Amino acid sequence: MGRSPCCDKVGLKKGPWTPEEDQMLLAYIEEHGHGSWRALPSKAGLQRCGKSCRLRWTNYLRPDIKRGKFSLQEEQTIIQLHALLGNRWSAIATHLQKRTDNEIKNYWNTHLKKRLTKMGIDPVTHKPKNDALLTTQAGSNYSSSKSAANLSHMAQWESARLEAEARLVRQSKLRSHPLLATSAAAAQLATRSTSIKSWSASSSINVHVDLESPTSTLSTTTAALPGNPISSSDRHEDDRSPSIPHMFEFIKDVSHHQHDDASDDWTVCQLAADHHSAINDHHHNHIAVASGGTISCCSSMEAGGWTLNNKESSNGDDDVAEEGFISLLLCDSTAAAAGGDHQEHGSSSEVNNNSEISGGGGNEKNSNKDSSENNSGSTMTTTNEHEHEYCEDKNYWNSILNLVDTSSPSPDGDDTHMF
DNA sequence: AAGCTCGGCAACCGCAATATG
DNA sequence: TCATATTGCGGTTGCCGAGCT
Repeated sequence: MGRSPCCDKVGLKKGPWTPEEDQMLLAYIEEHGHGSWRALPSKAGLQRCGKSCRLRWTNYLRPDIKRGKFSLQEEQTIIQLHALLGNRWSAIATHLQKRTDNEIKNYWNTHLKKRLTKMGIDPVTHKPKNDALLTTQAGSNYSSSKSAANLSHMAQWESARLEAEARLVRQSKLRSHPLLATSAAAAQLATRSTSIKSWSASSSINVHVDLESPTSTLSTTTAALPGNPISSSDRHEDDRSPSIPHMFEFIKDVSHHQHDDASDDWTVCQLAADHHSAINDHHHNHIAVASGGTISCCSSMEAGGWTLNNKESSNGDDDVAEEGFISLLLCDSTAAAAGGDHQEHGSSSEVNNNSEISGGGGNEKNSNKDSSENNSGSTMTTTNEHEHEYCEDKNYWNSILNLVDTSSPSPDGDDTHMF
């Protein structure tokens, strides 16, 4: 057994590519396509292994690659997707147009990871550090916490995926048959409820583990609060990490705002929960769960019964569904990023919501940006930058929370997890 | 000006998954 | 079905330039 290493041939060049080599590779691929990567180097006259050529092409020479600074929108998207997917860079890259997995990975490792750490958030679990610490201690070793994080990521992915499927199905129903949409969806729910349980039962994954919240970030239970060193009272001025109580405030206010608005966003986000036909209950559940213990999106799915038949439906449609899912999941933020960087901070409604609940924040996001541009070097700038960053943090959390908000909690508080 | 440190990024390495005969 | 080849992916390394002493 065993494979012959692809790069151990004598005489093959390694290290940085020269412009000449780039040109040769580019010219060959433009004319012939890459075909077999292994055969390519000799055909193109390159003293490189095929693997090296492939990497050079995919990470650097490909014409559809966007290089340069990541926009805030892209950053947000990466963080959101990382919270859902973990270190699946290629999967993340597919939803950031023109960015390579390598570039995203590097950017994560050199910028975003550090930033989250600085904010007091564990970049692996996307939990506040203290909580991660507790988890680790409870789990008694690193591997258990890591596997829990992985499991959490899987659960997050699947839960969000299921919710998105719900939205897609419902949207298509609404389009094709508006009047029958509700009853048809309800009927489908009943059917799917059966299948999801059967999948759950047949699956070897017994997820009775408390997966906590869909985004981990929210999984902090109130049990952690009494001794929480970052309570709002003793929070250091410079500690811009969103404290847990603050995070819960975001949930409440954002939820109510959306409810009052009956906006399209809300409609979309609410789709998966609407068969519970109790929007108010939905909100109350959110609040109650947030203040009373762990949040579970999984329970809602079991109640709702949406399913994609998961791995069993391994046909090409999955990819399509996944694409649509991500678009919905990110609430168009990815699309906005792809369309241009002018809309830098997620949906405007989110920002406005934040402003409303920030207690004096007002339109601090934009005003801060302006002032920091106009008052560079001043004390005011520093303060505004802090507020700005804090606001960004809130946006980050709200983006995460938004994902959670699309998952409807079980009306009966059932904490049985589906996975 | 020279040496040192550190951060960013391109590229490499090795494993896993998939394709092919 | 199995063995091998190929491709994809994620972790890691090492080079290079900027900033600091």
